Amino acid sequence: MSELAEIKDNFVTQWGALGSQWGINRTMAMIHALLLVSPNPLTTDEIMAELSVSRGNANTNLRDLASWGLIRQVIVKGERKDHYEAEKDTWKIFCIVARERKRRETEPASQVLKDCINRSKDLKTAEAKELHKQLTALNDFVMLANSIMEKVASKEQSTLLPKILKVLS
Amino acid sequence: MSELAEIKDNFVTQWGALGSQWGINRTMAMIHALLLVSPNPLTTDEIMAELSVSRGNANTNLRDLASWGLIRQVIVKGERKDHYEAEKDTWKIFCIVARERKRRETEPASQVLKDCINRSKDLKTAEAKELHKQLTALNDFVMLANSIMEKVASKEQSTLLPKILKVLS
DNA sequence: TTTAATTTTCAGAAAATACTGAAAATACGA
DNA sequence: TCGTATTTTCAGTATTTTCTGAAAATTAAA
Repeated sequence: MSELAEIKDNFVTQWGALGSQWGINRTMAMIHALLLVSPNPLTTDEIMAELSVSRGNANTNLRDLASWGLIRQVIVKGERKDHYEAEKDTWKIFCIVARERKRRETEPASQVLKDCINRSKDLKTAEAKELHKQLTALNDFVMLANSIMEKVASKEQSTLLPKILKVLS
Repeated sequence: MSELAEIKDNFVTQWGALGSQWGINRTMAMIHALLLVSPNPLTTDEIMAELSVSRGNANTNLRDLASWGLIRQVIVKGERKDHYEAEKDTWKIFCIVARERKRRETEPASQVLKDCINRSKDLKTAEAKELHKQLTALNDFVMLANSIMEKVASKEQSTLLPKILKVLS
């Protein structure tokens, strides 16, 4: 194996291990890493061979990655099999991940909070009022953080982050 | 069960279910939720009874929550058992979670990237240079996001977020 | 000390999650 | 249309994660 191939392989493997921490499964993280460092689109069979995973596993995770928008199908002339390539623009990757996290993490949390806030708003005891206050504070915060993420992730340009850093110092 | 108790119970249960999405286990999320809405500190036994979990499970997750800084032990005069209470300040909770995520998610990612960047920096082929470029772009971004989070989460005051929101509009 | 209350640990059980492999479905060229 | 290549699905299996319960360790009162 060439030095280059070894480095890539190492990257794919380690990225896969990190995936668990990120709440996405190992195979999904590895496929994403593999396509990120592949100079050309790959077929399901190539991915299966490279990562030693089954067809079912590869197929499922390719569709998931595509549904996130982190990879896309491309047509290769004269070939019948589907080929996949990764979105390589760092800023776009960030926006996709940010939106997905918002959708899967903060929005459901806010939903739960709102529901409890609503149900407690007419209760009169001191303890109920305290609960209402605590949950409202939490939810206001979650929603604020949410709207910041939404705005950041909707920008076309990545020049935004350096500006924010500047505001902070 | 009183209306208030029902609302709390609902909150604890749903928050526990959300925990999975957040990459923390159900019991840990439930204990945190329970202490968040409890007007007074609770003992391990009270938590076990309230959530129907074993002593081992309760103990392990209480220690984990304490090591994050999301809850703390408090002494109740005349009582021998440990009592626990949650940090209720929303901004502090946010800072803790942000730091923990940085530590567990972005820092290891950056480590992997740096390692591969280093190993590829002296290779001369076009493909190797492309790889080096791609990984560097990713890492620069991760580190930038990291330093923003670090700065945000190190502020004492929560008045920062509204300011950021203003900059964005 | 001794004894009893409390906390911690950890082996094994249970539950949740991920993966395989092959059958079914679909797409496409002849 | 038919036959073949390709993709998708999913029941069963393997792996990982979480939880239990009881024994071991610790703490503190008597």
